[in-house]
Amino acid sequence: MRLLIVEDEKRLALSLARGLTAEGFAVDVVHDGLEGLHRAAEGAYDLVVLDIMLPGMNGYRVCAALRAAGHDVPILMLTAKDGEYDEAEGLDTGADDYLTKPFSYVVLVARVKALLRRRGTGVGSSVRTLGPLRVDTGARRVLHGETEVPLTTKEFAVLEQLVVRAGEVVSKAEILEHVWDFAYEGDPNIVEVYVSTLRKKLGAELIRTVRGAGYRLEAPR
Amino acid sequence: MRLLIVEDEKRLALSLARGLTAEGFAVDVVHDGLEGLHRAAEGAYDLVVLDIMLPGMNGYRVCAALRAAGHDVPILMLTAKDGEYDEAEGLDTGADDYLTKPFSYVVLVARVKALLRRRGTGVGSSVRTLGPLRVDTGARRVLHGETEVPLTTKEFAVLEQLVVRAGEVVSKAEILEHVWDFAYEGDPNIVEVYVSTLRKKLGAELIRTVRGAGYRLEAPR
DNA sequence: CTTCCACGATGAGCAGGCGCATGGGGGCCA
DNA sequence: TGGCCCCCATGCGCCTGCTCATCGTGGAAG
Repeated sequence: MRLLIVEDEKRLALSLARGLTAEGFAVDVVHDGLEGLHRAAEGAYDLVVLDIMLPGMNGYRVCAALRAAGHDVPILMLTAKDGEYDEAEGLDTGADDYLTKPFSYVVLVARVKALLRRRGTGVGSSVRTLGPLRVDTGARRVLHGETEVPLTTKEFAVLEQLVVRAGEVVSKAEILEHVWDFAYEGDPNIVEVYVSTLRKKLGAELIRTVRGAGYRLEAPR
Repeated sequence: MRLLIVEDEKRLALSLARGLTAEGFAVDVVHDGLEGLHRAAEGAYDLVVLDIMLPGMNGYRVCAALRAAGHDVPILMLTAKDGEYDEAEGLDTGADDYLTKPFSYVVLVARVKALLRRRGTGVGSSVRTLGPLRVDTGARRVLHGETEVPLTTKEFAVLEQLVVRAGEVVSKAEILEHVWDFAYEGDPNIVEVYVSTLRKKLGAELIRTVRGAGYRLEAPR
């Protein structure tokens, strides 16, 4: 389950991302409205958390532009209380829900889950079966045959990326971008490390290395 | 999936071409605006990456000219940050998206893919069938009949060039430019070497030599 | 028809890089 | 404070990419 957070207050963005990641979501963060629009328009997210006051392009316009372009991704708007912006306006532009700052963290999580549930992309209901593997994205559980395989958060996130694009080659850069922060400037070796542990836990033949290109999760034919 | 990069900074152009090639795109590079216009007008590209500051003819005019001539190829503009040129102007002339220098490489790739996806020319699902051969760009996979043929990155890139222009004669110089770098200064014999290994893996009759001109991938009739 | 030459094909070999495994340190949570 | 997870560093092995040398072959000229 992939979330995009568009929020320029770095501290807030960071804590939201942390919390939601801990909840088992794959979270990307951008700090600029226009950038947010572009990322969301790629269509790879299940939900967008969108602040209104943003540099580059404000949240209303981002939201309106997304809807105009035909994207129906659920949008949860974050509005400041100071009255300059109006909640109704947010809903008019096509947001699905809004939250007034300051809000409690549990409320946010609840709203996010509620929106996802409302969409039928049920939080607990996306189960993919790939050969001997069953991946339950909502419950963050993985079954290999009959036995459950315990995975850490990061391990699961990496696996989720591969599962979502099963059969395609996913580059290490893309995995880094999705699982870690897209602005992550670390050693791509991390990805190799996690792939390694995944193979150890799930069997070596599931994840194929495509040298010079990335990894590919074998889809059963 | 064929891209044209119009960018006069040779170093930047080179690194972009490298990366995008590694992503599985067939990339051409030109360093001059007018030249870029001509190539793009030929209509053989799926997307154009267009710098604004260019010798010969600036990016706005190239873009405008293309649109005026009725071409709707997606255009991704590269703008310098110095403020002399305006982002809005770029979008006004008919560009589909823009990116402000300096940009990270992953962002560029994401935008390129997003644009292509938006156009419906699915990035991950371009499968071409040529007689007994099936080439899947997204999965970086080649099937010869029922069996999968493992190819290295370079082998795949050379094959892709030939596949994209199946039935046509492709010169060695062109293959060099596409698969290697524009300014590659090595032994042209490399191409022969790779054609040789491809023949070994895929069967000798698939790639015909046209003496003095290049190679031609036999298209099924 | 023969001969010669230039272009192309192919195999061997080398160097560098990519991917993998492993161990250790640091931080967060119980 | 202890344990687990995450990240980083290092070393190693194999594969890939490329060069070079040799052999094959097509085509034109005599």
